[in-house]
Amino acid sequence: MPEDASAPGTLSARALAAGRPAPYLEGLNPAQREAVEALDGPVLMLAGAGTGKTRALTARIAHLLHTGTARPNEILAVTFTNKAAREMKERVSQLLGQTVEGMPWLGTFHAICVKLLRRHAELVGLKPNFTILDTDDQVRLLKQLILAANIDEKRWPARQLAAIIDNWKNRAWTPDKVPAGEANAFNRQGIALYAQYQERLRELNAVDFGDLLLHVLAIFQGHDDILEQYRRWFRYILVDEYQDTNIAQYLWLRLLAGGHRNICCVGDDDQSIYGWRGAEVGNILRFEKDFPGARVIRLEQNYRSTPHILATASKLIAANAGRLGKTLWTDRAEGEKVRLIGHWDGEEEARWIGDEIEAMQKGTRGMRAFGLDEIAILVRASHQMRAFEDRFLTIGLPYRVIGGPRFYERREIRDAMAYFRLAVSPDDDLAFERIANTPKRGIGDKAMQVIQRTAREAGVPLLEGARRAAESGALTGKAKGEMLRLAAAFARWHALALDPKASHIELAEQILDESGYTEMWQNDKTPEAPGRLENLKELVKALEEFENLQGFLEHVALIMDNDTEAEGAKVSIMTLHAAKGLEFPAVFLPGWEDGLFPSQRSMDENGLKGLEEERRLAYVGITRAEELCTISFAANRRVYGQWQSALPSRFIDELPEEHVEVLTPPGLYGGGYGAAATAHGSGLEARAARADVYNSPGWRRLQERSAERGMSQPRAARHQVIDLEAVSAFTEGDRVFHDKFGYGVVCAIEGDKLEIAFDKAGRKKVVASFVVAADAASDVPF
DNA sequence: CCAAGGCCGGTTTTT
DNA sequence: CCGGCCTTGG
Repeated sequence: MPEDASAPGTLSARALAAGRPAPYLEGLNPAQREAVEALDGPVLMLAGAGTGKTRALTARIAHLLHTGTARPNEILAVTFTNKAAREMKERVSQLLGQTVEGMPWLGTFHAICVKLLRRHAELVGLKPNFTILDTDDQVRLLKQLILAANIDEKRWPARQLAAIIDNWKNRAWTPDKVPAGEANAFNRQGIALYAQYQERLRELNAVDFGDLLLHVLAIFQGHDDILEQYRRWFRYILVDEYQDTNIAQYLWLRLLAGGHRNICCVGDDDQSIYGWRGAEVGNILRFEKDFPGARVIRLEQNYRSTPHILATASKLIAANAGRLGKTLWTDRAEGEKVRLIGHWDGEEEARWIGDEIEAMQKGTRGMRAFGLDEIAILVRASHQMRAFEDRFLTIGLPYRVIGGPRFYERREIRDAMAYFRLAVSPDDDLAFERIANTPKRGIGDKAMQVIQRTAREAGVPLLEGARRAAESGALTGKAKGEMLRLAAAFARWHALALDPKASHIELAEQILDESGYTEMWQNDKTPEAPGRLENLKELVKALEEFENLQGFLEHVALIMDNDTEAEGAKVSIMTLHAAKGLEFPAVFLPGWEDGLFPSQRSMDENGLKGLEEERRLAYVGITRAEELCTISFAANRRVYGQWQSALPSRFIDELPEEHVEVLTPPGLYGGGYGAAATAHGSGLEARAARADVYNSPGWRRLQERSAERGMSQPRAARHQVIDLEAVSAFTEGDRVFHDKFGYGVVCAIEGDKLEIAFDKAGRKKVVASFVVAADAASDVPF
């Protein structure tokens, strides 16, 4: 049995069972309480947005423990993200007033599968120390296979093949199980490549993310005794965000819950927005069939949003067919109606939202003042963020983009990690391939082929192959010397990595230094270079939390979190997907145009299903708002350089008029929003479009505001903090660096703003505090 | 082997 | 319009 069996954890179930009061039950509503107390048998907790789902879920765990029904290590609790897992751990500890270190099986599907797979790796032909490939490695591997099979790379781009394979894995299709229907002439090649890929992974003693689940599934399916063991072991199963599970995860859960059926799935079919990556809403819709006699508990009291917001979201989502159905209600005060506004173009939309946010900070339109932290802008696609970033940089409105390229996915971080990996395991060929010529060491295609051949013939890893090829003279010139140097360096680093007395932090710095990697970025003149050096510094700092490099690498393979900086009040900008699970007092939902939202591609590729998922996305967006929700659309938008006009989103038609207030567009660009909308007919969007712009409160307000702005240096006065120090730090001709626009030269100073001619981005006016002197930006990291 | 220019394509994202 | 990737020319 697992070693955890003998490790009881910090909670003593018996002590808890001794009859102390249950603080975690306080303040739960009847439905929540039912969900907490229905411990045995299958339970489906249908938890609408903002209904206290996490609260109920954590209380349920607390209840299992407190009543002594289960010990901490007998509960299997799965989440989708590490963040969710972490939060759940914290909240259970809070509820019970002590740390819950003894919950080894609370984690993401993937983290739990890694644990299981390391125990039984041999059963699927792996060694327990298998490595987990990231997407980058995966693609590189596939590229090699495609090349080796002499297949046209254009017909089979490695990226696309990776996506297809991922998809198959989501559906639990191993190469032999990909159904005939999928195996058209085109895909037959794909299946062959898939099979080769799996073969190659096994040789490399590696798995990709999908494999983590599939291998464990195969073990369960092929070894009744083992499955039986775990069924007995995991006496209670909890699943968060069940609507996001894919087929493989579903099969996995069904196997584990098959015996005792003590499974509690929590989710909301209306918030299923990950269909495109394999999530099956069907899993949640089918729950009662899969588990006959299941108890279905609906959490319908919403604690988050005002009635107007709730009613708007409910009406919208009602247009979807095949829902399980919930009636959300709230006893909150009425509050503001959902606001709707149309704009002439995307830039005006960004400008208006920027102005509105500035006004909201002081309180506007009779509303309370909002802090920047309380405001979020949620977009459909990340490219929409740009307009806002540009605008906010110009007016000096602090913002933060959530969920950009994740820290551990950035190039410099992956490179550095590859160095660390290779130092720890000199046989990590994928890592070697990644860094052999980064920085440039004169290793091109040809030299790499020589290394590959040497290694293959001698049956040694690539790093050792490179050393031999250099020694034997198979490599010449620059490549020869560099490879000898590199191999010697890795021999040194490897010894240090194994030495428990050596500091792994110093080792990391040493590796990045001696390899010339840091230097490579120092010599790089692109605007991103300083940021990359900064990231490397951060990476080294992250090492401090670990005992050694090995531990760190293991952690990072699974955890791709990036909640580093949080200082300062800022407006949040993120995609609707990234916003799931979050809430904000005030939410802006821009870009509600047909084609953009709902996305054309989604509708083309998935028809009605696609449209319904888009609608759920809209539902998720609206329900993020606590007090104020503002939807907007633009008649014209620049797409890939060209101007395109669009109709307001069909979702706008589906909003309930009585809960929506139509604001008047400023219509600065002559004509406001006109022809396009009237074509669409009546309803809200036509009203938003046709409103008499020149005779409306909105127009007057705009006039007032622009008048106010036009006279005297109002811009500066409008900001609470004018960073005079920041301005005075510069004079004309200074070389400066800006986070977004890169390097440039100051050509004028007005108020708190600088006009800068950027090398790449052209002339722009930006607030001085967003700029640093160029030499300060290129500080050496270590 | 590498740097510079042409061409194609271009949602959503976690592990 | 931008960025990645491939081709081309040194």
